[in-house]
Amino acid sequence: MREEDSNWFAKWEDELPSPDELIPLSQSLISTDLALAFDIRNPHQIAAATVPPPSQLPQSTANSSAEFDSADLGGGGEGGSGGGSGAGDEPARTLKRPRLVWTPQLHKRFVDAVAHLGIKNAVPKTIMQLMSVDGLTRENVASHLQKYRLYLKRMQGISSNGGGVGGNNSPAALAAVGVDPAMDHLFASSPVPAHFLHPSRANSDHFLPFLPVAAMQNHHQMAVAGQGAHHHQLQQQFRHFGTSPPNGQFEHPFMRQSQQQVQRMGTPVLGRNGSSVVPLPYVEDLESATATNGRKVLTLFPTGDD
DNA sequence: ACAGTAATAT
DNA sequence: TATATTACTG
Repeated sequence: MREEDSNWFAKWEDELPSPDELIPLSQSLISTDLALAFDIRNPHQIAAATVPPPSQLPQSTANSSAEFDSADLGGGGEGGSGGGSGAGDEPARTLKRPRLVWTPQLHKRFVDAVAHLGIKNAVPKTIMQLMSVDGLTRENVASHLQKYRLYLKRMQGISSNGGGVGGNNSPAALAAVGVDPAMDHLFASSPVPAHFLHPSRANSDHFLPFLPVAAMQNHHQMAVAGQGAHHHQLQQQFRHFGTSPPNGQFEHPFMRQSQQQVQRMGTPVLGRNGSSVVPLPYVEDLESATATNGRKVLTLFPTGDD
């Protein structure tokens, strides 16, 4: 019936921002709530567009211009005791940043960072710096690291018990020995460097098969999942921010660093132990999220390549 | 101020 | 379920 149904894609595509205009979803530069406060409510020129998932989403039927409620990110409750409306003050306080989705790509980068640092120096802050994924917080990394370490411990136990493991851990092999099935799928998606399993020798840096910085032309984006409504409407949404935050620190998405490290890729960053930390170059693009649950997934698309 | 851990919350 | 948050210790 509606022609719109047939050319919604064209329209949508037309309005896509160019890569240069793309601004990372996350707001690592500003204190989280501050950041959210600003750009989230910037209905000025950019409203998020609802994007019916290309191939999936059996949902069907008319999802007219419904768009998601304004809630999305700010989902929580503002509330407001009276104030709120003012705009400007500090609604930020209660805003939550969306949950990070650890895609295999993102996890790989995490593993690479840990491998590069060596177990000894692989602490959340440093890992975060090395990864240089915008919007990634220390707590994101800390939480992930905690789980990952548990995973490694299980792996160690198995390897000492079950037999030879030496950098050869296929998911199947792990499943065979009975590695616990929780998030191991994610963790098994990237090979565990051998020295992770050997407590004996710590080390400093290792050679890694990274490509030259020249090869990193890709955006990296984070995938986040909204935790607001728990409808089982599987929806993918496209969101970007049209203007720079008050701090005006945003540059190209892939160039973005944290505020404290105002320099370009490849320039060393001072670590806390005095060692310099140079962000890892990007080899493969970080992929957009796979919406597994019935959750909404906000995602930024990497390129207009295709 | 940060790191680590376990427990708990969403 | 996966991730976030909290409470606590070092």
